[in-house]
Amino acid sequence: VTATNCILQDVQVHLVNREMWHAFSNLGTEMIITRIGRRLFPTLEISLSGLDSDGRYIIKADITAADNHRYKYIPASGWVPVQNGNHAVITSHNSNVSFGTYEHPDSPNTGKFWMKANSISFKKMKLSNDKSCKTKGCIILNSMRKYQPRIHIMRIDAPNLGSRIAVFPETRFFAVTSYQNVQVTKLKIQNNPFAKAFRDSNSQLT
Amino acid sequence: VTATNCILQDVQVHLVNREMWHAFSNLGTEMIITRIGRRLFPTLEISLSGLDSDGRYIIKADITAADNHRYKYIPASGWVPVQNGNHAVITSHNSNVSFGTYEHPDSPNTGKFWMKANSISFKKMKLSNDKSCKTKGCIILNSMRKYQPRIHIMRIDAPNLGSRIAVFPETRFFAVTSYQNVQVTKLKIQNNPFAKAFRDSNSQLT
DNA sequence: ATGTTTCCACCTAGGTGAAAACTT
DNA sequence: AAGTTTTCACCTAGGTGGAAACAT
Repeated sequence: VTATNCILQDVQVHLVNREMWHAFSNLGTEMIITRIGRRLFPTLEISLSGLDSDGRYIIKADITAADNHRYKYIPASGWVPVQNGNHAVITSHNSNVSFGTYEHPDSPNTGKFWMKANSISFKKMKLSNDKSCKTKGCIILNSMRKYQPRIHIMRIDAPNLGSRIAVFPETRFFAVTSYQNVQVTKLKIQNNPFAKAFRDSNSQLT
Repeated sequence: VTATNCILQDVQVHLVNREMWHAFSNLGTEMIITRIGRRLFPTLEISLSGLDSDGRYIIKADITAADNHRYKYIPASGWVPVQNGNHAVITSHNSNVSFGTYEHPDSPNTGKFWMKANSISFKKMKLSNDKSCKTKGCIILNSMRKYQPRIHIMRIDAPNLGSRIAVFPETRFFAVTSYQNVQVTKLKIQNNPFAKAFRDSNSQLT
């Protein structure tokens, strides 16, 4: 095992639906968390290159704290950290601590399999605020905090072949129990097929 | 590795919905095969015991020929082998040759995981008659032939730990492109939730 | 004649945000 | 006041057998 293998140096991770994420990120992305678990929208969708065709890999997503603040949403100002007197409240939320992991259901699989996919979708991944939530693929978060998803590529066809973590800043989001920014709600309705019922016929996208 | 391990001697495989299969088997079970793939009904549903809690296992289903005949359905007689003059036509269909394998989507997993499940369901497994069918989990069969599903339990946490094959004769079925025996159709409609639209309100089950 | 393919109405299953009720 | 939970109409997504068209 060489140092090169240990970090999977040649592996490239691409965020397929980067433009969609970017549109939400500009507004401050919000994701609903519920007792039974709710999907993310947009979905995490990646593609991979630079894997060893014959190697075996597990692909996972996890979610870390983006910072250690608690936030509130003020319509005129947007998302601002909660202040206690003159300084921001620092909580025990540490970045690099994972709040839960979702293994892609096609894992484990060969490098060839992962690379030939146009899109590796984490659409069944769900978010909850209930610690006792047993829904499959559910990650437990706290409301009114900011989170950062990550993608893990782990080679497993021999011990200690290493892994790689990819972080896309445009996928950061606030966990909420109901939407705060009405612009976010509108963008969800316009783009999520399951929210089609709420689309205003005057402002339909082609 | 002992001889005992090699055949996973203590492993018990139980057909959870045996009664449903039996009801169909009495009539001569038929399964529709289509270009895009069609689920089996009843679904293969098993439970397992006698696994090593800490071992890792792959659970698969596959389908073999039940015999080497071609069949036709005669309403007055039922399913009879096609005759050529006075003797049955013998084809190249050999039992013990698998026509396709469907790996349970939770594979691989621990003995503990598999044993704690009340029902390990192969409901996403599909049957097709189109060799070029790329639908995930699709097994290619020939129409008007008799088939025998099998369950495979393979231990994989070390090389050559062996495997076990379980065969339930009540799960034998005829592959068809449209139902032949109207009694089979009726039993499907009464028991498959997706066929509820065709239930006669006079003969509903409670 | 016999078997196959395509299309369809009618279901199951489950993912949306809205709104009202609830909690603290 | 601020945030959470529940319920709901309205969608997407996809599994049924029937019937008509098609193939050989």
